[in-house]
Amino acid sequence: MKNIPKQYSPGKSEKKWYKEWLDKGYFRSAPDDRAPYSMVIPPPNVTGVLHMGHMLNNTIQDVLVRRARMSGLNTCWLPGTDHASIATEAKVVNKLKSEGVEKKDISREEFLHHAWEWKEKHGGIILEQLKKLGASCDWERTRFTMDDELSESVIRVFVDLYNKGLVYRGVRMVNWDPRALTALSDEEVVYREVNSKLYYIRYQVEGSEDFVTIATTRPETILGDTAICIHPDDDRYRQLAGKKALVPLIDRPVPFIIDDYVDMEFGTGALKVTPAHDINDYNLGLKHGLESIDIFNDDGSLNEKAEIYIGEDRFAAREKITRELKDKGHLVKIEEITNSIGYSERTDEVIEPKLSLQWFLKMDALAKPALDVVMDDTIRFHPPKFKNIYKHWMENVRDWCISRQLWWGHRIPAYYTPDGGFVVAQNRTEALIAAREKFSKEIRDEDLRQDEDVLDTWFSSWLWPISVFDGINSPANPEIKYYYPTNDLVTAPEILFFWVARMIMAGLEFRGEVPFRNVYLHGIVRDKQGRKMSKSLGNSPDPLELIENYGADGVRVGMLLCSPAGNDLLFEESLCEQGRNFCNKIWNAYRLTQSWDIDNDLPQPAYANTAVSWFEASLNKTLNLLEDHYSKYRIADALMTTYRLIWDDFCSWYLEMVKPLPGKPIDASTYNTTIGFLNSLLRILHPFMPFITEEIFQRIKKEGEEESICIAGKPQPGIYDNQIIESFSFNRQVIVAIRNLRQERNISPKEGIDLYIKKNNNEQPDLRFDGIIKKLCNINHLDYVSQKPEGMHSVIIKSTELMIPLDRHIDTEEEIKKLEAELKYQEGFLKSIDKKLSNERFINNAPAQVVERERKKRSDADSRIKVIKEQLKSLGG
RNA sequence: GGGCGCUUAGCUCAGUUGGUUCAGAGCACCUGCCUUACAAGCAGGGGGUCACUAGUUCGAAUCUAGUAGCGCCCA
Repeated sequence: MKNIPKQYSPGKSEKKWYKEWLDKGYFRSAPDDRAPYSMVIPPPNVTGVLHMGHMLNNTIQDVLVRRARMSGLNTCWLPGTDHASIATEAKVVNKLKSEGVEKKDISREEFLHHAWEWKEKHGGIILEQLKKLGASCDWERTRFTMDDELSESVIRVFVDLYNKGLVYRGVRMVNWDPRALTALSDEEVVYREVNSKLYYIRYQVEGSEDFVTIATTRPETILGDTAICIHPDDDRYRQLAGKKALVPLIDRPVPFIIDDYVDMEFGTGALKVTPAHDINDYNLGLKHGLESIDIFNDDGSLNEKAEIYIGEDRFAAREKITRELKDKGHLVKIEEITNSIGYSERTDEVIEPKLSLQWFLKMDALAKPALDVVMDDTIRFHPPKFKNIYKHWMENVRDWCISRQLWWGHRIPAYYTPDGGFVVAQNRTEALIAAREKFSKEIRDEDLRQDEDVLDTWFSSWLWPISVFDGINSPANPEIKYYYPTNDLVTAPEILFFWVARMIMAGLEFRGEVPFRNVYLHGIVRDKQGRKMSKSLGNSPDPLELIENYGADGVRVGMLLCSPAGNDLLFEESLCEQGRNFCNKIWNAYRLTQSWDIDNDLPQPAYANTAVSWFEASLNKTLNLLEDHYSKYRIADALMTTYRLIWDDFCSWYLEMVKPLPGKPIDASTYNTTIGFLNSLLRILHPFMPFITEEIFQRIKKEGEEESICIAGKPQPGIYDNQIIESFSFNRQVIVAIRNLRQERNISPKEGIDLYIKKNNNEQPDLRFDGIIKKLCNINHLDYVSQKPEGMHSVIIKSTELMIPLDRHIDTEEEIKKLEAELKYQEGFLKSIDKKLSNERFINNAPAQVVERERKKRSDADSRIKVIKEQLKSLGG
């Protein structure tokens, strides 16, 4: 076997070929005359490590990119990372804390120095890991959202939007994360159903001995109450209008207000109103001109406005207040309820609604066109079901809170004068000019104080497809003109709004053009029980370990096999095993061809000629199917189609057909054609399994062929002979039937037998397949007969009788039973067709084609019944 | 609470405009094989009332309505 090992070992090939690809610069891209295919990576967190979701995400991207590259397009897959403001800052804060340094004790400059140090040390590990997977990114273009060019873009965009009146600063109720000490956007809050308690608390009506009971899930917030709200139609409380209630424990009087906002059915029908700590109460407060009393510090502890329990954490305060309310007779009862609580996506801390001065981006004007381009399919979502979800969000979008009380990120370019005015400008110099113009010529540089906050990370990511080509700073540069819009975006539905929607807005706003044409949305990688894979659950395999065990190609196949677009995928390691096994199958197909002795003088046998004609047709048919799958972004289907083409058609059938008998040589023509087929199959497979295909390609490629399969052309689908495909399909049934017969009758595959074929119903044999039948079924003599000879065992395919002589005992009764069952089925089938055909409305309404098909079915069934009956007769049944 | 979607073999899923002997694939399972490429393999096989009910139609896994269960998004 020319020393080719029995098993493919991926490790060496992967290292060798990836290095070769980089050295030769196959993944490099620069604008030229060819059509571009561009794609930007969804930038992972710079300090993150590779997890299964990245594996899936990047495998799909690599498949698309490699296929595009093989289609002759100038492909640019641009990699990079984002700075992940909250996550990274949290890591740096923790690291400093472990060294005994508190963030509040060091300056912004010092902190950022540490953060950059951290980024330099841990940043980009994830990109190195992607290389192990085979990702064919243009690595020289790697970008980071805080690179100079990209940062400049972010600031430029902020200034621009401010000047257009879309960015504004205002006091709003925001989602406050008391651990990260920052505001969050609505999208960064995750709601969960949790078991809570509903506390019934009675307030004394001022100047009386009456009490009114309210229900709340947050008793600690009574300290911030500024009203009690009751429904105008509620007879129970009507007499309270105009009076005041005393907040328990602190005896602060608050008015009763009347509003039909209150749900009379919920709790007691009386609602405590705390405008500073609940969005609905806030709106109610605005309507009724109520005071807002903010009782919390930024870290969630009570402040002096609360009057009592100052400095206690909000949850500790809840316990203590509950106890005191109980002791003083204010607590009526406690009920168990489930309600929905918002948590910070990043820190998992319970979100505190908080009134706060923040920067916002108006969304209405941006959302409208971004919705339109998706609804009219300028941008296509795969699968399209996400259009609905997108629509719903875009129609209900609210202004985007873009400021974060953090240091790691793009600092907001707003500069304040000592008396509280501000200007927004690209940099300090321009800010000074603007401030002098706007306020006073006397303003000096040192008078200006820049806003302390940074921008939401997504406020830089939303520019990614533009800023990586410097299209914001330099809108007419050749790169952005060539690569933008990008072709495809591959991401998870989780960030449809965070990122995809906003990129579309930014693209339209700053380039007047969509950022990409297609969005492929893949599912979340879950474990077999459907749980999301996570570090804390410990149910996620280590991707690099998987690659180590199964090879990158095997893991890629494993991921894709279970990943129909848009569905979550239940991952298990055995899928990688299947991928690895597939590698081995291909390897051994290659190995088989290398074991043959080639005889240049040998003419091509008839059976090989037929085999070649058939496989060529089959290959082309599959290539057409693959085009269809790819055009619909059905990547898993494309892989499975390829898998079956190689495993079933090529290995199980074609190679078995053409394989020379042991010790015999193969003719040169068949050999060369076979290698040609293998070559085509490798090219089809390359996007899925880049390494093994390169390894084998290098071994079989002819002189003058492309130097790497990466840049080799993909096989083009051609017209094909459908007749031979159908003929094969029939003859395959013949072969399977005979094999089955042998197995049932315990005839060893090694034992040569004779085969007689009786054609009925004017069927014509396709003699081209006789040689193949003989070869694959180990037939000594094959004869066509018009009468069934004596002592035969037979089986029927369509209306064709296959007979093999049997000198051993035939179980006549068993045979008759089988035939009768078959007869019964066929007669029932015939009856149903007859019913159809005798129905006038069917004949009149159904398309002629369908009616014709039914007639054909009828005549087939008819003749088959005849054959069965004859057989039964000959058996004496 | 509002919106969207799903339910097909033991598992994960295809099934395009309603029409082929249309009920399919991969995996898993069962049987027989270490047959000179591959036991990480070969050959063969058994599995489904297409969630349920009613309707439209000559004809329904496919269209409509309702019911049940599940999931997702938003508040």
